[in-house]
Amino acid sequence: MDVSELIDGLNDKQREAVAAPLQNMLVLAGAGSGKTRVLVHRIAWLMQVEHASPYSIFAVTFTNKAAKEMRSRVEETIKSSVGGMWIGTFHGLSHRILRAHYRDANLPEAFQILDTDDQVRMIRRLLKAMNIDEKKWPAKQIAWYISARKDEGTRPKDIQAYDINEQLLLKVYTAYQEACDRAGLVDFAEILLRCFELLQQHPTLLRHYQQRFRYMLVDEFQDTNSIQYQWLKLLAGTENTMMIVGDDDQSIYGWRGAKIENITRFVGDFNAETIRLEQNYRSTATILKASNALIENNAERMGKSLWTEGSEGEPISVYAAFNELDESRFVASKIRSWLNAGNKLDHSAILYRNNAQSRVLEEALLQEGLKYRIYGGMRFFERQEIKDALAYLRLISNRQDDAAFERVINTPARGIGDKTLSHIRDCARNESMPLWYAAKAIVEEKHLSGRAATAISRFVEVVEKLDDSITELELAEQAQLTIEQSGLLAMYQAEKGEKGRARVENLEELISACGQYDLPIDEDFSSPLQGFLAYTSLESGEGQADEHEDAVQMMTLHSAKGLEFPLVFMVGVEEGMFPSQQSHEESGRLEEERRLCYVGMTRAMEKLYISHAESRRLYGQEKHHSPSRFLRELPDDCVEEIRIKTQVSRPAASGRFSPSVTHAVFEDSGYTLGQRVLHAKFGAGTVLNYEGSGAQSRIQVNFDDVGSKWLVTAYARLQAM
DNA sequence: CTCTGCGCACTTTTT
DNA sequence: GTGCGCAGAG
Repeated sequence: MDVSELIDGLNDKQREAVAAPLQNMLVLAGAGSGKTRVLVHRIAWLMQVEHASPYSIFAVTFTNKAAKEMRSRVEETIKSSVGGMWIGTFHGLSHRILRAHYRDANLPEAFQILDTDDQVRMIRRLLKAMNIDEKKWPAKQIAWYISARKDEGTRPKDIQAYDINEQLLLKVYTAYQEACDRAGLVDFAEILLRCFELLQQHPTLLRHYQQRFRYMLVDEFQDTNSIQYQWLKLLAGTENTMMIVGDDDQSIYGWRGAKIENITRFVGDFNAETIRLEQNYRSTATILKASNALIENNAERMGKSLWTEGSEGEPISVYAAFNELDESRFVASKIRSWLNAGNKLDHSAILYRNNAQSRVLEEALLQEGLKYRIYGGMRFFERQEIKDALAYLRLISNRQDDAAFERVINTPARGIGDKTLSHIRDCARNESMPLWYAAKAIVEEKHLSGRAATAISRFVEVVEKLDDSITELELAEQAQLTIEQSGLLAMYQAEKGEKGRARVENLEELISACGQYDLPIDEDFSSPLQGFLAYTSLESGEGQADEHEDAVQMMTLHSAKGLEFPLVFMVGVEEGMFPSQQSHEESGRLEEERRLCYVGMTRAMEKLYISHAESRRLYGQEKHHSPSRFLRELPDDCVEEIRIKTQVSRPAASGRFSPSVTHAVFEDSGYTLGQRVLHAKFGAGTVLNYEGSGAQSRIQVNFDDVGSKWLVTAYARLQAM
């Protein structure tokens, strides 16, 4: 391939980054400025011009999706397979190193990954055993604390607990870590920390990796936390060069430990050159202008302003909805017209602040007959029935896995209750042995009632039998046999309703996922099962669903990062929702919310709608919110308020209401309403009341088609009749 | 031991 | 409005 092909078609700044000399570099890349393109071309450049071997390239991302995209785009560009190149997520690459050196890392060969849910359950069990009141110390909060400590590289021994609260947290942290170590389990934060310590404590190993990975590239650097930063720094050593790409304005994960400061810290620590990519290839000039204006309200910025050569485009439409139903119908009707105008649903997206908001939207889309796809929420491998099946497989692959044992010892119900279980737990704690072996010991010592003993023996037998018969089989057959023999299938088949059926289907899908799984040849797994189990923990199972159907894309603002759509709706842009209630309280959070708004707006390529509702049912309660402050921060000339235009079915003579007006139809066309429409709605309703006359008229309308129970009342100021 | 009903709490999320 | 943990009855 000709070198010029690598830089042709790039703008000056992009070219500067791609063809930069071998040195540490920060590419400050604004939204839609072609950062992935730069990373991909840089890798190709390193190979073509600097004659870098694929083995010497190490590229890190945050999500599997980003890693996958980078890999395929590199292959497309260099027109061959990425070979020995390491492209993956922080967790994926760390995990790979841990597998390869599990002994040095003090882990059993069959160590498994504990996800957030498992982690909380584990802590809950410990709290019970330690007699700690869960009301006062929610397991979730403690899990949060532990992860936060690990994210900053802090072990229990590094903590000085001054007050009783800290002391208690420390005690649980210590106990939790011991339990994990005994069971051969690592949580997500542990993967990174363990890998970091492994390299730090084994200089030969570290040197090996340092000498191999001469060229490091990191995406979305604004999202790195402390341990990730230290890990990169360690691997880079003094010889290697690193290119990081990031955007401080798109840092939206501060709440889970991401440090924007890492960008500036990198520039200092690594003596890096900075290149700014500010030309945007995605959005209209109007959308960019508004986004720039918004983000300028943040004080802590490195400074950057996006520009485009593209056209001005349409103004941003702001819609004041009466309530969330009205808002949803508005969105659905706009998408309907967009579809009817010959566009693809795929190219439209609805973005919201939290997942609970998707429900009403779904209903409106359904009513409008529009297909949709929701991203996020419960992922495939996190579903209850899937985790049950996986727990059996984990226990088969590692008898020490206490978390898996606890999960399935009595699933399906086989008569092993609390009493028997606490007996097993006591025995395990006293002898410091895994629950599995404690259970076996108890049965042999005959300390148990006949019924419980038989139940445990049956359970032990099922697992051991599966382990014996399984190893020869294909992975999918292993899974199938496990699901059947464990009794899980029967249990979920017996479950009535739509739910039960869906669960059985999911179990079947798990079997087919096993069939499709390819064991990576260059990673160190002792068996396909072990590889598959790691895969289910590290890849949450996104992409199982049918991505090919044309559908409206629905997701939270957080999960929209990195994506783009011609048509974007941001809904629920109200004080208390967005920015969220909680962000008012903590300092710095408001700026993060504003960055989130910036991220949302810059997803839009052609047209952006922003809506807010006057009134909204939240957690079963009616709430009234004012429009978000972010709306006021948008320049007037970029925004158009959508005015509901009204028709009255029997208009009063001479532009006035009269008692003879009994019915009003609100549509998307017709007359203009006053400059500030407080309440508006589509559909028809009965006029209850009116006041004033002519342009100052107000009508009160009841809409009874909304729900059987409550009537919606709309006030509208009519300008012309 | 297991099932049913009540009370509580509830951002954002990838790994 | 929903899901989950816990308490009391079967």
